[in-house]
Amino acid sequence: MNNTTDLFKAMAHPTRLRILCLLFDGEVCVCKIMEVLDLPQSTASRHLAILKNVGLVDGRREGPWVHYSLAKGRSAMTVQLLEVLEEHLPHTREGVKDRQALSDTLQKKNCA
Amino acid sequence: MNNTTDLFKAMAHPTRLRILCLLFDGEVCVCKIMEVLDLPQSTASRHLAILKNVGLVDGRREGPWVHYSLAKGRSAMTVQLLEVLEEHLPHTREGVKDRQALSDTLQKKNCA
DNA sequence: TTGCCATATCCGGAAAAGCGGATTAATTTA
DNA sequence: TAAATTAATCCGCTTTTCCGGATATGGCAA
Repeated sequence: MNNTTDLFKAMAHPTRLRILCLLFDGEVCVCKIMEVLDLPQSTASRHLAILKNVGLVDGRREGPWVHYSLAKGRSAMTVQLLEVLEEHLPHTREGVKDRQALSDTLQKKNCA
Repeated sequence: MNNTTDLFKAMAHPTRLRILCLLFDGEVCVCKIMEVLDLPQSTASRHLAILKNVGLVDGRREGPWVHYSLAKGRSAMTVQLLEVLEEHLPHTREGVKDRQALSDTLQKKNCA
């Protein structure tokens, strides 16, 4: 029951839901997440660490950058919960806006 | 995004997950929930109010007792999340134990 | 009415989560 | 090396959540 609680706790924050929503199409660099969601660096990093600790996301280091993506080895429940989120969040007002902003940012410049 | 956050917050507590797990087979009286989960009365009532506020459960008054059940008019996301929980929680160690304890309690005596 | 039982709400304090600037660590380039 | 860039962690503080005894409310029975 406690694993489940931790998983729900990790998802129970608007910023972290927005981060997950950005990751549905693939990995995203921390610097893009900061920019799109307008977060201080330490705040972005902290939320990503929380998502990582419960096995929701993976971080991949590439030089000085770290790219986050939905975790590969997800538990059955994690998979199902992410499916639910993926079905709903991208259609919300905020989800649409954030994903558009990410798309715009990726066009403009690459962090590499 | 905030509706979703509130929903996940409501679910992000071990006691509240245990309560939901007890309700999968139908309505349960507050007094049974207190007994099975060994909760002080105010604590049980508070957690039930939190679940009710986000539309997860309904309370039905019957004389001095109140019976709680999974809410009738659930949002799409609520339905899906409860399906996920129902698939997993009853199989956890704690889920099995709680549901057995509820079953035992219901045998012994009715709150009516 | 009055008293009783079950439940909801109130209240003060404890615990946990969240915040963002400052510092540290990791990595690349000069 | 040294400097620069990115991200993780630390730290003090604020906000939120949680707790359970005490009190209030609702309903029934005498």
